[in-house]
Amino acid sequence: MSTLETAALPSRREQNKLATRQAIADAALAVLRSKGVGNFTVEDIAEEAGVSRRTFFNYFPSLEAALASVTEGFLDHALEQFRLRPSGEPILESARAALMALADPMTVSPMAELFSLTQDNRALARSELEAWDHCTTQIIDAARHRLGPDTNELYLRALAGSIISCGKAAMSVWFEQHGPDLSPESLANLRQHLIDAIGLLGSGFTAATASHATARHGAARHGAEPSADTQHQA
Amino acid sequence: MSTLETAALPSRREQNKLATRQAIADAALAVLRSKGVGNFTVEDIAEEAGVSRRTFFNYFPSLEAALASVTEGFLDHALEQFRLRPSGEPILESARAALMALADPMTVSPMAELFSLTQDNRALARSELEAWDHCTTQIIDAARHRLGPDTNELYLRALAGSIISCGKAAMSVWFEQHGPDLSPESLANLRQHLIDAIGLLGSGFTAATASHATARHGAARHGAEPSADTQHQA
DNA sequence: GTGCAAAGTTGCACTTAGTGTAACTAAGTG
DNA sequence: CACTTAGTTACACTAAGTGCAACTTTGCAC
Repeated sequence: MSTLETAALPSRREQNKLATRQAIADAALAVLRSKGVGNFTVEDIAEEAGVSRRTFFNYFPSLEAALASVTEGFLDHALEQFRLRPSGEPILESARAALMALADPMTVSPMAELFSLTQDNRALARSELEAWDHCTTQIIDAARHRLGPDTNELYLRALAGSIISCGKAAMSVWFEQHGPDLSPESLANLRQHLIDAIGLLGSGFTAATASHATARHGAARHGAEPSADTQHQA
Repeated sequence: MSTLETAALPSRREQNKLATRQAIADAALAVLRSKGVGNFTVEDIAEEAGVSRRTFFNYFPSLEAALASVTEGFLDHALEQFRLRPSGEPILESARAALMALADPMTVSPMAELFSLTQDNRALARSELEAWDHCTTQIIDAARHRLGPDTNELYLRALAGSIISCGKAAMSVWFEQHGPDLSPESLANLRQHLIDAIGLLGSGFTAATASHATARHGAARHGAEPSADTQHQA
């Protein structure tokens, strides 16, 4: 039981590190919740997590990074789904399927809270951006792995960036409409936004261009084809 | 000549402020150039610009922000072009035209230098992201203004985000291929990348999906249709 | 168990970021 | 010129982030 099966039981030390890391991230969210954005320091978080200030910095390079780990966990979940999709599947279909994982209550819950607590903050928004950007590069790697190492680089980057942009757009519109409401109806709406956004991407945002435009006037004019249960006008 | 014509002559004070701001931004780039990323402080920049440390912070909230102002100027240039496009034009065509402005030597030059100096840096990359994100919201506003105030919000955000992603993708691929080379050939290649990226977006990244795929095997497989003068394989 | 080495935590000292404030200087006005 | 207003600067202070050395825990050997 010593050096074998390393994957299954990550050896006490690994477990502890993971636990500490999680404790700090949780503490960060808890302190943010209780004191409000901008009204606390790293020291407050460290105290809440039961570690020293120095240890905090052993795990996260900054206060924002600790909070961004929430976003990272959220996005990693989708990424995992993406990697599990069959290789033959059209890539936008894989993206759509992966994004569906985000509409799970347990997954989206911390993210929704973070959204509601940091809504209009500067430094925090920066770290959020970093997390989404990191996810973009992960998608690029995953897509390159799937499509072959000599896939056109511009294609990979533009595609991955656009997918992430669509995910961000769907999340932000959803949050503006529903706030931190995690009811089944609300989540269904998030799901629909994600589907719609990827749909727009797949059809090339065919607003007034003839190619894919449907006969429906409204859809052709706005370039969007919101589903029936999507409320119009944000 | 006192209170009238405010737009033409921004009154000595305004001029001075603008000059100071520019001096600080220039100094930031100069110090970055000479000392290398991470090896200098705000004090160094202030000294180079001939102002006090405190004055630096009166103009920029952080060291990164001063450098990001380079990126902002770069993107503002494209934004301006975008706003000048005729309202009736398909929006992706406007985007394409606006992005063309970026391939101008004078415009891209500071940006290319910044790219080469900050290539693999953490904090700087964050501020870069912020600048691109800010540009995204500007595009959203501009697009909403053009398409009408009741345009589907998801459509606006997904579209703007994707356009920016394509611009970023083209810039990064171009820079990786050419480095800070601003020769006409290099710039032509940047232009072509921008066109290709927007083309991909307009065609919905039709990789293996049947809808838009051309008969050409390579293009269909890679999902990209790189133009003749675009070198393949990044 | 005991002993030992590697990994992790902490306290301490230090540099730098960023901000509030009040004194000072230059620009605009009559 | 006197007077107001905007901008600059010095100073002091809090908090971020890092290097280092002492200390504690864990993993592994016997």
